[in-house]
Amino acid sequence: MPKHYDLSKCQTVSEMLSRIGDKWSVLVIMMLGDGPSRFSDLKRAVVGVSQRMLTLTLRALERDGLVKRTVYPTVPPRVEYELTELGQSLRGPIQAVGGWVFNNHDKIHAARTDFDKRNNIEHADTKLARLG
Amino acid sequence: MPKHYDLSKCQTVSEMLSRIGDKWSVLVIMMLGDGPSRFSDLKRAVVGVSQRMLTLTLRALERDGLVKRTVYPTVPPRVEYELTELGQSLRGPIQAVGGWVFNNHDKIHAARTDFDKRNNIEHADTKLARLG
DNA sequence: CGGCATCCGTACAGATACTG
DNA sequence: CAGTATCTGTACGGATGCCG
Repeated sequence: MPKHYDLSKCQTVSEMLSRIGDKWSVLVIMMLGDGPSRFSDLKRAVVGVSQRMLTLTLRALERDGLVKRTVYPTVPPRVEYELTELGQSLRGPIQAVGGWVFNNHDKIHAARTDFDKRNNIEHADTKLARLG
Repeated sequence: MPKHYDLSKCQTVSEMLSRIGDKWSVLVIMMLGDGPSRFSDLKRAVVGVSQRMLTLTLRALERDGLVKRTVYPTVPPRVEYELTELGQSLRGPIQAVGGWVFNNHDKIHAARTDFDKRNNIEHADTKLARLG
């Protein structure tokens, strides 16, 4: 492993994290991890997602080759989404981060609370000083 | 490992991915991985980041307990940033995703090119290029 | 059922100028 | 040197309505 990190690599990683780190991609990938799912089922499963955002998310994942979209020309139309092999292979790394978040959630929450407390106090001081 | 994924867990993971998946956090974490660094050094190292975004990124990382900020009351002022233990522990999972991105970058790129070709749609990249 | 088009408010990101 | 403050454009995300 190199001691020095190639900027372009890091940027690619960062870009991909931004891509799948959006509001819904991870949830969708996890939901699809169990198997193929229809649009409506996904919409129900991913609580809070709007139709538009689910569509955009699925399109982006499909574009990246992580999700396969299959249209059955029936009446009414039936569209199924499933992870590709590439998409499946991403579940591992995501779960690595997921495990980290799960294991350290308390620390993060504590750090945030602590930071906000200190920051609010500072803010109040500044405000008071300015008003005085 | 459970077969069924808890929605709240997934949302937490997704939220954290959004947090660190922004434009600069991963780059900063990687840069700080080698050791403490001053603000100016970071700004130079993370090419393209504005002073404001670097400040905001560092504040967010500090708030999450991933980065420690140390002020040396000298003249001129000297501020050093370094990863906390928590921040260090995140490097592994990030590199898991990073490795995946690195190993599959070609596939992703190919999938995108193929998708764009099939759909003949103007995407952000194309549009930007056209707008010059 | 699945999904595109449109409108609209917000949150984010950059540039610039100023401060201790 | 290491920020903060402010202005401004853009991109995101939600709600709604229409279509095959």
